[in-house]
Amino acid sequence: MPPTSPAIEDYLKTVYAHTEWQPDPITPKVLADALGIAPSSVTEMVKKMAAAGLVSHVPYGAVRLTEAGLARALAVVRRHRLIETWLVREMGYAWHEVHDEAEVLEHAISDRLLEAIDARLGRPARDPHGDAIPAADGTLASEPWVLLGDAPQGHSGAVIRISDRDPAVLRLLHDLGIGPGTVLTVTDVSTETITVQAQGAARRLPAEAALAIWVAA
Amino acid sequence: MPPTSPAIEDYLKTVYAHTEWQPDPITPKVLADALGIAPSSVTEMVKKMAAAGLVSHVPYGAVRLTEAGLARALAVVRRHRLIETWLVREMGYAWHEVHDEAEVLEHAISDRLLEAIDARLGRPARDPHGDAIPAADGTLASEPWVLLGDAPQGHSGAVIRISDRDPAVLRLLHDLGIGPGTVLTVTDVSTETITVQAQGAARRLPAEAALAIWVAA
DNA sequence: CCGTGCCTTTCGGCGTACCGAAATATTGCT
DNA sequence: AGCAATATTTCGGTACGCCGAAAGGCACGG
Repeated sequence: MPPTSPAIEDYLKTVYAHTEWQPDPITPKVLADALGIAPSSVTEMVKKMAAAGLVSHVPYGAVRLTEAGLARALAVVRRHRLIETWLVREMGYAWHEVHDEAEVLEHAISDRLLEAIDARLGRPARDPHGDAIPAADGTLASEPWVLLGDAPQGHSGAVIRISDRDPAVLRLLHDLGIGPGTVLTVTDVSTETITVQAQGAARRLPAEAALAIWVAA
Repeated sequence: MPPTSPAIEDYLKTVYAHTEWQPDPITPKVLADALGIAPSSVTEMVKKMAAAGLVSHVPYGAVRLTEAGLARALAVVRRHRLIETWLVREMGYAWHEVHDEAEVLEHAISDRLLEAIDARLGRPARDPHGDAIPAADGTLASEPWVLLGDAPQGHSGAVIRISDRDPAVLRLLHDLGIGPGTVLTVTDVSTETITVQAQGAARRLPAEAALAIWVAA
């Protein structure tokens, strides 16, 4: 019976989310910024979580999920994304409205209710933004992908996923009609922007946007 | 902007619930027992709530909701009962399974989501047990009623509401096919039991059950 | 190779909400 | 009225999760 709490779940989720977009492990500072809390609080909590076997951490080093921590993190992410999907599909929320609500509900919903929601939604593999929803056993939908920002000229593939980190990027892509499923072809790459062919039109995207998009490899 | 917290909401809800079945105000001891916490904790919290203007309380006296406290309590009760109704009507819960889930969710759901649930359910006036659901403006469905235990011989009326305090009573009534809407006629009253005519059959109910049922006056 | 600046940790402290033990008030009974 | 049982409050203490200030470590540029 490993110990847990809403606060610990938030740490786990944040550490995990970092690994989804970033290859190197998260540092305490980045973790503190992402959670909106003071670095000293992170030191303390990370120590507690390391003692509980959820993360590994050496002083002045980065924070990594252990196997147990990863399992927990996936469970939290599953909750979060299922709730978001449910809010959008059944409760009339727009995508950008769901985050705060899910943030709270993910700590409040029982396994029983989560299962009922999952069943109602038909056990979706991805949420409305293309983020993979871990299954109850921790397995994840995964297709080969590349960051649009890393794709070579000529590369073509459907959008799999869009980061919801930056609302401005979200709005831009929404306005351009680019969402999960949209097929993009990279026509030109420069330092600042990347140009793609999308639904017959050429679109110039800033680097921030290109780094927020996964396309099929 | 009066201060609040899940703990305070639980106190408010419990004080309010007491007044629904009991004419005299709740004492700290009863409050402590209902909340499952130590009396000393109640003293402390009640003092805080009195300072916040949510309850009135003189040392060694009972606890009463102020107008502000009542408004808050009704809001919490509204959340709780709407969530219970939703769990039963849409999420496949049986009545006796909803309480714990609602207990947690009532502190987690936003006004926005509550409104969506209320709308989906068609703005119900009572939950599956007949408990009145306060409207968003604090108004309550109310029909004249008497406790079955107080009803005179010959009294007849539909069951409006059944207390969910005692699961044994709940089960008994369920087994007898008595629920909200069932028309009862009191045929005999004694100290220990009350006999009613329900759907053509005579039923003898223990006093605990008779005190858990509201019937139309 | 050393110092400056950023990162991380340590330390003392705070607010919330709870507890048990002990002191005090109230109430009911004779 | 007096006393015992019960209710309530006071008091010191705990766990959690956060903070800011200050101390300590680290890494890069000159």
